[in-house]
Amino acid sequence: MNGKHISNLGLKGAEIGVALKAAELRETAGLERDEILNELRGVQQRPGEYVGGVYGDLADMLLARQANDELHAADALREHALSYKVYGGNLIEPGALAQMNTAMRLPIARAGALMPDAHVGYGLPIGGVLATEGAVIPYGVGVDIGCSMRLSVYPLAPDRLDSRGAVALLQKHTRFGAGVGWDKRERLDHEVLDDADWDTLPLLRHLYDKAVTQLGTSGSGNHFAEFGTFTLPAPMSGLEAGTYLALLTHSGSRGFGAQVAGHFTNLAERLHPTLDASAKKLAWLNLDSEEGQNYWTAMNLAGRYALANHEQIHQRIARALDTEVALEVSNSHNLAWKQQVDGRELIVHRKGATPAAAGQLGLIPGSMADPAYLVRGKGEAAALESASHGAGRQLGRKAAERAIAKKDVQAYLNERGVTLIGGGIDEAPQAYKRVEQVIAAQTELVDVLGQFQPQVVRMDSGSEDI
DNA sequence: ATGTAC
Repeated sequence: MNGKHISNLGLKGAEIGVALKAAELRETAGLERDEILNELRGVQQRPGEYVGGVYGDLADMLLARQANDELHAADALREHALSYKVYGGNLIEPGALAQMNTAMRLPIARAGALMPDAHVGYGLPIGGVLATEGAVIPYGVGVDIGCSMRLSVYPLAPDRLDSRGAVALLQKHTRFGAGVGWDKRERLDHEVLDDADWDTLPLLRHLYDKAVTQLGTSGSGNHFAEFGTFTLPAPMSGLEAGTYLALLTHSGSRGFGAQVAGHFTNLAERLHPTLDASAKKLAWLNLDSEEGQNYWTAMNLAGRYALANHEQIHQRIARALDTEVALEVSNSHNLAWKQQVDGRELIVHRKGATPAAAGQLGLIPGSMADPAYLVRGKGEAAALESASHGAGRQLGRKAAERAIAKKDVQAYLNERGVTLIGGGIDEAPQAYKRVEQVIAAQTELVDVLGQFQPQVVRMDSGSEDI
């Protein structure tokens, strides 16, 4: 009996030595080689029956291998990506397509689409829409869970607020910057803080105080609050065609949502240790598991919290302007929804994609100095009833800081009469795709109803000022 | 995007 006999049985690596040791014991006990090889075949076929006996060590190893193989098989990527529709493919970098292809190879993937603002992100690309069955991917939603838009159109002429007044209102009623919250005596209240779901998980209870401090704030990166002129070419919802003063905000779930995302994506990665490296950040949680249910609860709470942030800003500014709101639109664009797709319930992840069911209103911003669009969804099935969430980056943050000159940004702002508070080169209009092209690439997905031109914009100050 | 740590 030697190692060759044993490896011929299909045993591998350390299993061979352990099998050989057991075989020697059986030889000592007087068994022939063929008898021992038969016993070894038995161990291979039914390792569970040999635990604790003379073949116990080998049985343990085989059981471990079996478990690992099963885990691996459940996580194995499809050989070929499921097909999916790409909108505005000429506007999309290859890296984003590669990420979407990987997502469409996941065993839980059922359908997907890529929006024309797509660019590379962690896991699913920004602008990616992915439908899965029975599972949710924390990084299919993204770090900023519930990131969303809100527009208030006031029944006021745009010149009712000059830029000095607009700056003063934004300074008073908004807060920007990573880690930033209100001072103790400035804190706001909202019914979302009374939500029973805060008490369902230790993680949520732990994040509650941070959420209280940051309610009604806007964070950093591409988040903004801006006054501008909203132009409605045809009447809608009781509002006459015309040009109005309006407020547009982009904000998310702040530190609360970011920590929820971090916690659950780590958990998902640990639960899928054998997932291919290319799909590591696409690790998922089964919705019938406790972890999956917990994420679903936390994600939806973060979604409601993000909308509450907008609501606070808009409510306070309307009050300060002493005006009614003639038209109010809002939508989340980083979230997962249960949605009927071809007659079955799937989990549709939109990571930087606007829900665009038939008749559904949404907001697609361009950049700090480019127009934002009020759109109405067409319910396009091939796009899983979605549209882009913005213009999308054409330059990464660092590339933008290298490539774009301050004076060019200033000229761009001046040409459009935009006043900027804060802002960084990494958010310069030149770092973004031309929103007109991005809108033109999704005529199958949405109709454009109105257009907003920013005039006084507040953002976090970037690492390179403008 | 967040505000700290594979």
